[in-house]
Amino acid sequence: MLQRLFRLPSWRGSLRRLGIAVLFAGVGSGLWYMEEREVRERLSWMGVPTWERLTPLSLHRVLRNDGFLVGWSDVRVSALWASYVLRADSAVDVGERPGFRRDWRTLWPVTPDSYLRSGYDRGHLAPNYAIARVYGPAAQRDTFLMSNMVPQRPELNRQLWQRLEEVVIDRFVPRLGALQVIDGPVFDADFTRGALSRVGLVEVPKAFYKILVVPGDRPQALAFVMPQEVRGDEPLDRFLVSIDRVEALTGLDFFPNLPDATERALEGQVDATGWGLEAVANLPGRFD
DNA sequence: TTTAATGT
Repeated sequence: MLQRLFRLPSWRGSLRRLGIAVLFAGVGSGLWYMEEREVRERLSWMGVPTWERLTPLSLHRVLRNDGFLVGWSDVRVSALWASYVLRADSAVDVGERPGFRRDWRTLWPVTPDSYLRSGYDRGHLAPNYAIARVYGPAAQRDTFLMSNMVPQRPELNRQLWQRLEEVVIDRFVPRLGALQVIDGPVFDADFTRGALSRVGLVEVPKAFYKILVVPGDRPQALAFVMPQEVRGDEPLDRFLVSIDRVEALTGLDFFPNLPDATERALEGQVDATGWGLEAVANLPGRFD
């Protein structure tokens, strides 16, 4: 019976077609994987953030945008990180701010009015101005996707955080040539309490981190953690931390492809020499 | 050249 079935021409034809389909799927996904890896390497120095311990909270997806990547968590209903490279050799004229837009890839209904009358700003992770300046208008539009927004208190978003963004693109990038930046939210260590603190569906962070790295054989790094509750006029260097501290607060492992010895030296200490931070730590904001 | 965002 089986042998007769096996000899049927239509059955063998189906097998052949299946084989061809599997071959195409294999080659196609292989090409997709290579393309994806190439894009990630271009947009994220030494690997996108990963996790040391696997828990439900560590599940996240990488959303690819023009000029930056976002690590999206369907548990937090929030981005966990945004990663981008800023270079001094590209300077595009920056146009008007485009509108905020829903990102359908998040699946969760996070819309431009999700933060309405909540007391929180829609704060950019990958910044509008710097991304637009380096990557142009299409990338600028992508920074206004709701998947790139976090609920931020106005005093932080419009003052302290804005001052940091301005120093990064106007001072550090011209001074150092190129910077790898990763930033994102810090959530309540108590998961239940955090899960209850939401704007719409989006979990409200307790603080935000920003990591800056000058790529190269002897990389230099600077890391900040800024809480929601600030006045806005504090000196930037008051918020310096080590990358190890950011990893402890977020559970993320940054720059996983770094050789262990380099990673230990880069991430274990706070070393601001060479950045000229003191000179810009107290520059006034534009909107206070 | 101009970097944030809300609310009306």
